[in-house]
Amino acid sequence: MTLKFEIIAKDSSTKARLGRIHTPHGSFDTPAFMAVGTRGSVKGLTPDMLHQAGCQIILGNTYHLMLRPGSEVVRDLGGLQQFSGFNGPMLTDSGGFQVFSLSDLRHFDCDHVVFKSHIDGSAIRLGPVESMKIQHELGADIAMAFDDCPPADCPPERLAESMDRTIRWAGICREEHEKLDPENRQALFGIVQGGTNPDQRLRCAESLIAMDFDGYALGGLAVGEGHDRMIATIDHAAPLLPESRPRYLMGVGYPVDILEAVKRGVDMFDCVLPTRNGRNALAFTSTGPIRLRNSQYIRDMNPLDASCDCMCCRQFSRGYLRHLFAVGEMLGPTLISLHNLRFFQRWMLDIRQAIRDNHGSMLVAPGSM
RNA sequence: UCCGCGGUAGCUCAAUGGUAGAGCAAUCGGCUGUUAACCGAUCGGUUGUAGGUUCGAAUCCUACCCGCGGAG
Repeated sequence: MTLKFEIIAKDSSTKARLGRIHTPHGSFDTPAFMAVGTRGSVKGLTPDMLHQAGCQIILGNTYHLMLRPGSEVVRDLGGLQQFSGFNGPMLTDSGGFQVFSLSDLRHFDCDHVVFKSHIDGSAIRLGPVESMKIQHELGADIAMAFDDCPPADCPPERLAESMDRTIRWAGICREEHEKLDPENRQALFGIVQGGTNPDQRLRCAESLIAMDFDGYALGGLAVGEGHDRMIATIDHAAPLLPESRPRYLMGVGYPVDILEAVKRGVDMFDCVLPTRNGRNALAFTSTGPIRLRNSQYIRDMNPLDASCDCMCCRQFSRGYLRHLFAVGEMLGPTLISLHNLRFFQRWMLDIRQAIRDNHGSMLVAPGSM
């Protein structure tokens, strides 16, 4: 076992737990928020900035990196950490979500998905075997099983079919991972699907637990089902997963979503929200979102968030930040991405402190978001 | 002074006799395992001015105003 999950404290009034995960490239605290570095880069930010923001672990993506530069190139350049210059734990997503989100012109072919590359239109054939090989070459600390992510409100028959596929693929991933990685340097997480259907979630969770993964993810949420149904699904599904293994809610989310999931026993999160919204001029702050394009900030000399300790808030006025977006200067997206990541990491610090203090139920998401 | 070209949204320009449009700018909104420094909405016009021809004119005619180029 190359990944060690240490539970340090539990909150008595919720299911929240405080922990630490140890990997070959270092450790990170849980509950954890992972910045998304799809193509081997968290857009606009250097590894130094990521460390400044408090990011302990970041993501890469199988699909994007297999297209460019190719997993063999990443391997030959020393693996994802050395390639990207991020000195810390990393996780690669399996490409399952891209199959879902790039769903135009795709079809299933035995245990593969065939779809068109968004770059040159060429046919891409991806399945659990390929995903495991690619993720092994990328060499992140944690690899994810290749899953089939059904859309929100998937009809019952199609959902059941999708679950069969996810479960079967998880088994193939488990076997391939063992074969490819005899020294077991990478951890492998399984992904529980099932939409908002409790029976399917249960069936998928039980099947994957029997395969003994290093951690378990909840996938297929925040895909349009709505906040309440998402929380209800987490409420049901998270406790199905083994206490001793990390639980990862994929693709989530807003600070309030993270809080509600932590209270239900989730340990890891990732989301593009801080970086994508940061590039698009939306800053998360302790008093609510600030849309920096808005004209009301033209002459605003206040810092973005007086309670924030990031470089952006210590040195620049809202008026200047607005100016950067108004004229399209690349520093704008960089600074707000940095700020938003710092905001999310400070939120995770607050969450972890509350669990340590056994005050988990008292937490309120900052800025009502 | 003459000749030519032009004047349409804040800017750059479409529309050649038949419902004046686009891009950018401006204003606002959206973004949840990144096809996204992206996407969407809104705002925006007495078509240089004044006449005329026509059922109908940004479009054709006349005069004038302004700009650019050329000639002298």
